[in-house]
Amino acid sequence: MGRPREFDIDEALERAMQVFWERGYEGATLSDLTGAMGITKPSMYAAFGNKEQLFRRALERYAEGPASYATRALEEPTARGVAEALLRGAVRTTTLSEGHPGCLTVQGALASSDGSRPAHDLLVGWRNDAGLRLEERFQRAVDEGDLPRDADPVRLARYIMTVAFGIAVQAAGGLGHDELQEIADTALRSWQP
Amino acid sequence: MGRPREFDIDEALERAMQVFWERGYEGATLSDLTGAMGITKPSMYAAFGNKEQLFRRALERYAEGPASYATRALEEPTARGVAEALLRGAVRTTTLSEGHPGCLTVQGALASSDGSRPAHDLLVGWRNDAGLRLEERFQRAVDEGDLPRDADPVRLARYIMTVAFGIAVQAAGGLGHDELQEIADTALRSWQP
DNA sequence: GCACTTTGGTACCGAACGGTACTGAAGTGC
DNA sequence: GCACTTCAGTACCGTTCGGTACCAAAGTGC
Repeated sequence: MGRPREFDIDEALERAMQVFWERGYEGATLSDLTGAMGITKPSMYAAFGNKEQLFRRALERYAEGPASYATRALEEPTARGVAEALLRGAVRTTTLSEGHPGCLTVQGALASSDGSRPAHDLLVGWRNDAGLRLEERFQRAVDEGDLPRDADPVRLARYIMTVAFGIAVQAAGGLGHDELQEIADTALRSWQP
Repeated sequence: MGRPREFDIDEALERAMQVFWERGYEGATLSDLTGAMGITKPSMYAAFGNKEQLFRRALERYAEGPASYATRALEEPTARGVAEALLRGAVRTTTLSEGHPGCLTVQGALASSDGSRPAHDLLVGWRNDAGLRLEERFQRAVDEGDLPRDADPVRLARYIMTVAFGIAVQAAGGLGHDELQEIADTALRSWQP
């Protein structure tokens, strides 16, 4: 009923995600966003609500797309395999494009000013959730005997997440895929829970 | 020669640093800055030039103050001691205040939009310099026989810096001092160059 | 005391911010 | 074809952004 929209909402969301990825929540202006999405501001507001909700949707898309490695990694049969897959995925995703190196969930809103607090809190929650899922996976590895009984899943998960976040910062600083993978390998070399 | 200024320029710079630390370069507005500094905008411009130069000065103060641990750590007698001191300093500084957890050089301008590109590049350069100094320190350790001949100083330095950056992200996400120190200990446990 | 320099405060600048009323066209179901 | 709904675009809203012209007051060196 009524006139159908002329733009593809998924494609528009993909473009918005790229802009947020590169410029962060506050750094991405509505002009940047709508320009990249190929639509006007009223169309954006009609389709997504406002900038904050657009960011929320873009983060969902990010989680299901570029950051889906984080979920897939949990399915590896061993804890060591999980850690390897996670860091390998972080390296790949943070160096996917020259236009937006780094990780959206890290550089989207790391500092928190008044306007970016909702985005900041959203990203903090997302990163914490990812850490919690990794903790549970490592706990399962302990229960299954894959990790030694005295291994500390929380500690291990926090360590791996920290390295992944550090890789995102290094990527934002210009390090390339191979250099980052070397870092990941170094971090895993010390894998003796 | 003229009327002396009524405010302490060091104290004003300290306040500005705190604001940049908490809110990042773009997130810190001139109102935020001058409000915290206790001066008016024209006074700020007369004393510092503009926002970007104020940020540059605030970063210098940060390097000589809260981040001075990075330089002091290099003076430790062994490479392992250097790594320990560096990560311990990162943990301490990123949890100094509840108002601005994290590291100014990481969250000051991680994503890069048009307006924040100068600040972004400045911080990238600063982080790279810190990494280079660590590389040189580790190379010296190899030369001195403190590290094994086949150790890779560049790789080790990048790894330690990556963990430090990851700690900064975790601190921004709310992790406390003890949890971060546990992460640092885990990262160092794998220290077998 | 006096000429001079520099201060701090008010009031303002154009531009860009996030967000919206309104309009005319385009398509839908009946 | 016709009433209705939803679209896209223009033009605009008030606010805030970084930055500045202007000026009276305050202090300095002589």
